[in-house]
Amino acid sequence: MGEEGEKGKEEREIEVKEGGKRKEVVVVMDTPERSRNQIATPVSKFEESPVFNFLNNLSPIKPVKSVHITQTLNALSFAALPSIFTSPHVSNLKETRFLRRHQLVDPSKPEFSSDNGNKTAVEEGHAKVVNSSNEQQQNTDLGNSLVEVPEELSNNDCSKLAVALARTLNYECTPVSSSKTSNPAEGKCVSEFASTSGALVPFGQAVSEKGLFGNGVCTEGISQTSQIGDPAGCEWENLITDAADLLIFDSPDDVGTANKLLDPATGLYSETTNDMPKLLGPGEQGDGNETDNPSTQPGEGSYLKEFSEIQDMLASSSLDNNCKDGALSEKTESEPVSHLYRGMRRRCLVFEMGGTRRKHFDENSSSVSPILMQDGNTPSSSKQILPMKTGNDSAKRILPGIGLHLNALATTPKEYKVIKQDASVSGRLVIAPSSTSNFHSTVTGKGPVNESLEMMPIERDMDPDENGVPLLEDPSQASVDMVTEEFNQSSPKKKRRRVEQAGESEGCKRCNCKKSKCLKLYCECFAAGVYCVEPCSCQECFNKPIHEDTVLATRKQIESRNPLAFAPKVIRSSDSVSEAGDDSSKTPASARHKRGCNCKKSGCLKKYCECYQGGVGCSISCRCEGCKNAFGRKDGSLFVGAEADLEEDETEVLDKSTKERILHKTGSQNDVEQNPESAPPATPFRCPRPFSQGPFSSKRKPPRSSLPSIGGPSSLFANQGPLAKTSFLPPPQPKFDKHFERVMEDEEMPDMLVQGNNGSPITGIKSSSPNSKRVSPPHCNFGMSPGRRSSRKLILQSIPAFPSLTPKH
DNA sequence: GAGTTTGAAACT
DNA sequence: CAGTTTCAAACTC
Repeated sequence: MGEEGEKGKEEREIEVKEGGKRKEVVVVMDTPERSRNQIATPVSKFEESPVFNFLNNLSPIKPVKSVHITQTLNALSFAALPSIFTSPHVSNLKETRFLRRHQLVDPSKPEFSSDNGNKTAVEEGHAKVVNSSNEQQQNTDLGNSLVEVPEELSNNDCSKLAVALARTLNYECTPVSSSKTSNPAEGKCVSEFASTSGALVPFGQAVSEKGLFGNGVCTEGISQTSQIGDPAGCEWENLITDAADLLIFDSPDDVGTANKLLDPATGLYSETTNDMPKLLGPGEQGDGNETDNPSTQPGEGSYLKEFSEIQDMLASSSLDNNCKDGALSEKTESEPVSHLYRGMRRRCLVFEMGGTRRKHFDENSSSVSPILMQDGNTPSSSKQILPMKTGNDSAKRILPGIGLHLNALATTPKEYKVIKQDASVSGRLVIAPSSTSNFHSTVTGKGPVNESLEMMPIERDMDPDENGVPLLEDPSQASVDMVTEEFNQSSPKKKRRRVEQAGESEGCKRCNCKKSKCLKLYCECFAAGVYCVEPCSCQECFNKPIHEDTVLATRKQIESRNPLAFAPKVIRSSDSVSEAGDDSSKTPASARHKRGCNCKKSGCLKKYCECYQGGVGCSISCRCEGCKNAFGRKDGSLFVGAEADLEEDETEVLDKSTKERILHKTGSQNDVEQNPESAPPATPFRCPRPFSQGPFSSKRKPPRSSLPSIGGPSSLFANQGPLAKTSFLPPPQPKFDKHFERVMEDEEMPDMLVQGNNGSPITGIKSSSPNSKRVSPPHCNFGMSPGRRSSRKLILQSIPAFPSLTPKH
């Protein structure tokens, strides 16, 4: 604990620095680079920052507070993002941070007193001083920091925000004792803030912690919540309460800070806050706050329950960005719905897939208020996703997908498991890394996959804009289900979902490794780049965040042997594919298995066959005997033929799903075709390994488009039984792929790709896809304009080839 | 749930 | 690169 505490301090310092910067420029937060830079050069900039000046002026103590405040908001975004984005390899540092924090948090969760007590004792003095002398200043400072967000907010809102910030600062800096009276001027707003601040503080803390884990989103979410809350007091409070719950779970320190904050805000709150810190239950806190505060919303009763759930969720797993998002979304939406959203949040969190949440936030926020959009969405999303490569807006957009995503997401079941096991912290880390890793790899471009990286960003961008929400939702939903199940163990339904998802859906799948220690490709989780989670029944599992080093090292080894080992097994063929070979063109499926199958007895009609599992037809590269692959035979029979065959001979073997897939491919040219992925194979597959994208999944990401990795978590796609494997591997990808594809189509990116046929795209694809079996584009003709397909396909293919990149880290 | 089948992954 | 072994998922009962 002591060590952890020290680590936590270090992290705080960093956060503070970052926060300082952030105050200066909110937008900057988005880019990971900046975050990094901030961390590296925090001091000078920080000193320069107006906030820093305020702090200095106020008092030595104040600065700290201000810092904390900023930290909570900013730190989350920054810290989290990098961790998330960075692949497990890349994000090691971050992950470690997360882990540390998680550990801290976990212990603290039960009892905030321990860490907080010490800190609080010392800090309280400071806080008190600051509060008494500098309350106004703090408020002003807070206002400044918040100002960016608050632009839209009214003065009252600003004051509230300031109060909240002050509280947050106080919490961190000062213990409960600090009982400054809230500013009278604030009036109701203040009271609300007090209540909210209580929630906020914890929330912020939680966010910070989360951010540490890998999601910058949390902080963003907090900031967003604060902003949002202003516009709608009730909602805001609810959000706060949620946040508070989250915070409580996450870190004891946070709780302590929360308590402090409450006290400073108002004597009343101080008491309530005290209770809060204990964290008996979100409900309790919420109740206390609500009762005390006039602003309390009527729906709190339900909220309390929800909060409790949320807390559980948080405790079990890191909510990260997702939590924030979820909270926000809930606020925005009606209370009744809140439960559902919460469930979503949970899922998202689990998957990490913060991306999905982000998307939700974006959507919600957009609808709710511009402020949210700005803060929460961009920052959070950007942070999570961006961190890996660059903190670009695109990255922000990507977030949803990521939500992969290590949960993956993406990826998710495993990740979730990990989270739970490790006391949430580790698990969180794992997830984030996984998803992030994938993205990171692609994003960072450390690996060879520059192209893929580029592609990835595009996809990310695409997702957020076009499909971002939907895509995320899908995966998120799956992931959410998973999460909910995990979180809400009590609810049998949820558990069932989990089982189904985990079992059926690839994303949710669990491994059952006994001898491989989950460090070989035998392990689906490992192969997917995801950490094993609770649902896994593996033995002697080393595929856990705790053994991150080992996992990474092993992964590297495997990659060294086969750079594409972690790449998606199924590559969506593009028009360009036709180039590869006539045979490929013959193959019905638009996608091909990377290496081809070697089936001898299954006739490529069972999941034993990776081609079939991936929902793709066999190609020349396949060495299968007696191929009857419904998706396309090695001999070149197309799906249509396959269908006919299926009906005749294979019908029995094929599942309805497969038939449907085939039909879609052949028949539903429009939708399906374009999304070869989404189409029969793609959609179904998506789920499985959203996670795969996770830490290692980077490979997979590349193939499809990096996106999947993040979002991957959602196992929803599991529907497609046969595809499962492919889905698994690419699970994240699939999700992303869908997004990707859709996005591509929508955005016209395809054109680029299509054009690529002549030019780069195709070449890229070829180069990218090692095994590239490309399925001829017969489909192209059917469905949409061939161009789109080709473009998409190309993208995907190119990406797949790259997947290996991530591992290269 | 246990046992069998299957084919990929790993090893030689 | 080919052959063998190991492994875990898929499948069957």
